[in-house]
Amino acid sequence: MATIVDVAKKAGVSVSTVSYALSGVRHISDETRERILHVVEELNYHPNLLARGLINKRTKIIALLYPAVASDYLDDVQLDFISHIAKIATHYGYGLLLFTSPSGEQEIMRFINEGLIDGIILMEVLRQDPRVTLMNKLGYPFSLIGHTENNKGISFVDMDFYTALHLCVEHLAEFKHREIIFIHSFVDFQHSQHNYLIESVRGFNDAAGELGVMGTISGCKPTIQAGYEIMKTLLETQPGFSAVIAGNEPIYSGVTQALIERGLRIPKDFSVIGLMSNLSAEKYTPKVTSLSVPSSEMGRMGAEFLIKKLEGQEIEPQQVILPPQLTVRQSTGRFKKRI
Amino acid sequence: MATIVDVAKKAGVSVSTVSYALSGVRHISDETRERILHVVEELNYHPNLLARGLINKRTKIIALLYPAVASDYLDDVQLDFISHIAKIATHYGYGLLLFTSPSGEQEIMRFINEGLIDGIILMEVLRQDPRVTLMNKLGYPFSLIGHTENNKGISFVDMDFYTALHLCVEHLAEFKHREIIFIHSFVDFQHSQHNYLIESVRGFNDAAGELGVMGTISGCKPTIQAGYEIMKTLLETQPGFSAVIAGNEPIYSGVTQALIERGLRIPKDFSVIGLMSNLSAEKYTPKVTSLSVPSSEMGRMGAEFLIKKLEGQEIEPQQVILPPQLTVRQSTGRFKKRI
DNA sequence: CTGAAAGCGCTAACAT
DNA sequence: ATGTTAGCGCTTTCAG
Repeated sequence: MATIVDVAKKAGVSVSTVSYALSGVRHISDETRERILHVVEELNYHPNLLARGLINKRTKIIALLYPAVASDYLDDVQLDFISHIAKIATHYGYGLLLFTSPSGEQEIMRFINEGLIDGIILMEVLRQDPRVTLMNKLGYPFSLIGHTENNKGISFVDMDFYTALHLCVEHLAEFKHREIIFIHSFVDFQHSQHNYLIESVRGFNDAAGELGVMGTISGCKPTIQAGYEIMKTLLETQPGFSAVIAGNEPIYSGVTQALIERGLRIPKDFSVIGLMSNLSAEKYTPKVTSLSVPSSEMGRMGAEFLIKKLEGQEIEPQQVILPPQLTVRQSTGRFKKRI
Repeated sequence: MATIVDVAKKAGVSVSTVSYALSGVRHISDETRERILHVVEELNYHPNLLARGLINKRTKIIALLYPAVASDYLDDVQLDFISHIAKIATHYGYGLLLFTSPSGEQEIMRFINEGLIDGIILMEVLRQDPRVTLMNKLGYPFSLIGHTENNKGISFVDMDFYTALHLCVEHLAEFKHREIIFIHSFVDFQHSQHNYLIESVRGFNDAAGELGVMGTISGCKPTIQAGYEIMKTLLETQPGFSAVIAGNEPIYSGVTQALIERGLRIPKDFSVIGLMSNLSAEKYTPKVTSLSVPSSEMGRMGAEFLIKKLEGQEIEPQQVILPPQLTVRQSTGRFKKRI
């Protein structure tokens, strides 16, 4: 591993000259610069990022703290965020450090103080998130995918979940469904502080109220099995409903399985909207009418907001709430009375 | 950001004492250690990883170079690798740096020389992989998910794809299918150097030969659309076949869509085996008879092999080829002549 | 236009 | 049992 000293010696100049030749901060005569560059090539020299970081206090590494989900795996949407963030980071010359985060404030403190990370992207943000409070207090650069209750000075991207669920209900109401169930992916809604859940529920309830639809809210673990079981129960206990909004992909899958088991066809007998990625939605037969989080957009923006902040390009916080998009495919149709 | 000097001052000791108290390399009297630890807590001190790394030449960061796939997104299996690797890394106190790799040798050289990364995990390994050759030459720590032609001294995990495809054909042959098509996820099989593809094809062909089954090999891009189109064409041009092995999830999805469009039912009229994760397989209706790469196992091992090497716990290279597992679900059944 | 040297925060060898 | 200090590889003042 060649060092700057090696290069300097071989090129017959001082280390500072090498440094300047590479950074361009100071003017170096064409001749010596050429010579230096040549040696750099020859020795395959790359500046040591640790040494450099120790001085600049910049490492060109950002971290993504992603949720350690209950179900032990990440769902399609979260994975989509991650791969897009990675892509953007790489594109801007940043490394992306991945951390499963049970990360409370302690962990965050550690990351920051260890000096390795220039900034943090946070997912699964809570309404009142202690991590956000902390980073704000410390003035540490970060951006959010999602948002909190008070977002002053914070850069974030999110989707408008209120409108999202509103749209779903509207769509089903147009098809004359009068009894709709929203199965979200949280077992314990009461205590959930996830902004998007709260907004979703609010949108669902408001829309139901406005459109005179009977809306019921339910929730279960984000697994196929859980979706299947809750749907089975609901079919027995609540005979009147004809449409479901499934909170994520596994739940959608479980729901359809319960329906098929009962001999109920989608979309003939039953309508289902899935909250999942467009890609996932296309995989099913029938293709799923889906409310898809624009995960690539959100991943990209989340990363760019942070990076721009780090590069000093944006002083104003960027705040974007993307409009939801309901893509009508084949899993929803006109209401038909259940036999 | 408190430094070791701050701690030393406040505790009334020298910096080395602080360092030793924290590392435990040298014995420090209980009393002073207590005092130091207390100050550490108080100042929220965390050793600067850059400074430390500059000395040890160890950063506790490993990198995963994952493929920049043709289709712009990662499939379920790859994503599974990544999330499990991240989990294991975190578990062992390592950070995982993610890089989309068009990364040729140049890029690899850079990462290594920048001194930031302790070791590398490589995915999508080719039979003769220049990156592997390079890292071997440099003696740089790495592990593979997949393997090359010559694996002397290399740690890797892989699955036995030869047996995998053999099993698939066996299963279909037991159901009396006499004409089987394997649609893999490569457009240009001839020039592919991916070991697992070559092994898969060999296993498929051998099994077909042994069992007296007519086996055809086809390939397309790993997208739903491509799977759909190729299947549609095949159904027209090759009237005799009754079973398909789909190379990955999107292809499976496309294949089923083409079948349904033709009024062909799975598994009654047609059998399909999918190469996809068990999780994905469970999502479909009917549930997919799948040959699933044990991605969690492989991710875990890939990460552990590297980390153990880094910790000096394993001098011998670890080489594991996991046995494939065919899980029979509902997408395969007895042969029935197509009308 | 170029060199010498201080210092980033830490560890470890060399002191006492 | 603890303190002093060189030095990891680099950037950046300070000096010519």
